[in-house]
Amino acid sequence: MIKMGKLTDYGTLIMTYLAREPQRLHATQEIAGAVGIALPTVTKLLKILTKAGLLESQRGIKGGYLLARSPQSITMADVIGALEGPFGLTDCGTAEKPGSCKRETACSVKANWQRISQAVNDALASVTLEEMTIPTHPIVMMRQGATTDSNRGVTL
Amino acid sequence: MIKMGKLTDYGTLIMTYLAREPQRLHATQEIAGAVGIALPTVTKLLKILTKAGLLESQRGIKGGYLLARSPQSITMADVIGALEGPFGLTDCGTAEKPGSCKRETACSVKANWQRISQAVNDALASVTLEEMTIPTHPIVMMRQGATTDSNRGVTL
DNA sequence: CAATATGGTACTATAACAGTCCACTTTTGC
DNA sequence: GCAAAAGTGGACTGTTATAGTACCATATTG
Repeated sequence: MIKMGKLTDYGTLIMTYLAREPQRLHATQEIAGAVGIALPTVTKLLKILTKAGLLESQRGIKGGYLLARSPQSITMADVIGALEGPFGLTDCGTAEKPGSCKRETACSVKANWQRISQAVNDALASVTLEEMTIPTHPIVMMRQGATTDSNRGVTL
Repeated sequence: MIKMGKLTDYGTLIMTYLAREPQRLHATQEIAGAVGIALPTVTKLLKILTKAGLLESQRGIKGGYLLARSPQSITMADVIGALEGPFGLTDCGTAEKPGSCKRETACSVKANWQRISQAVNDALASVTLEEMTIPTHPIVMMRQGATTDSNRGVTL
């Protein structure tokens, strides 16, 4: 299946937790207890997120982590990008392999894939951490293409 | 990274190739040669796609494969679903694990994830095989949410 | 300087994936 | 009928990615 790794899922939990009190410093132990994930795993994730620039850290005995930016300005694309690398559905989109795309048939497909990947990426980029802290909220996606029904609303 | 398996990528190539001549019967060897993928791999994929109901097969010496439905009625979500199983970004969305969601914090996140997954799924379902055969075509996604800019058009 | 927290790195077991192969069944045509 | 060609089903293996953990270094507080 197309799915994120568990670590990414954990990462979103952590980020969302931190987004509830963006100004306070949170120690790793506190976070681990709050989200219910083993401490070594939380430690690992916090390091990655910090290195990606999404978190800022304070070392020393009173240290901890907090969001580097406001919850409104951090998106799901940021979090996923930090934990899973650049988003791209196909190998073709991320790294060019001249040998694999032999036919012109494949190339039209490739171009469309890149567009689809872009759409997914934009969808993820349109959801902020702040929104993740709110239980539910409506999102509507509309698409106007060359297909039969010109406008199609999808409640998200 | 979040990416599809190679087999899924190959699968879309095959399906797109078949969509160019939906009425004709295509032998495995012909398909393998056309898309430039090794024959055993193509064989495997065709089996899976047939079992999923996306293709119909004709056995015997003049046998082959063709689309079970029209290219307009087969979407990327169908193809990906057949090759990668049901789409779901998180484990939480696909299978309930009561133990992992301990806090109410996690539950709000979970609900939002399901919505995001739904959005991605809908995005994939809105692209048909027929469209994949066309080199490029415009898709516009618009989102009206609780964020700063109310309407945001993303050219896809 | 001692206690506590983050920083960086390396390691291992597990699982998923890609790719291949073989034995079987069905259809066509001689 | 029988042989050739094409799909059907299942199993098997090497490779790769992931999850989870452990260890030691560094920084800060009091």
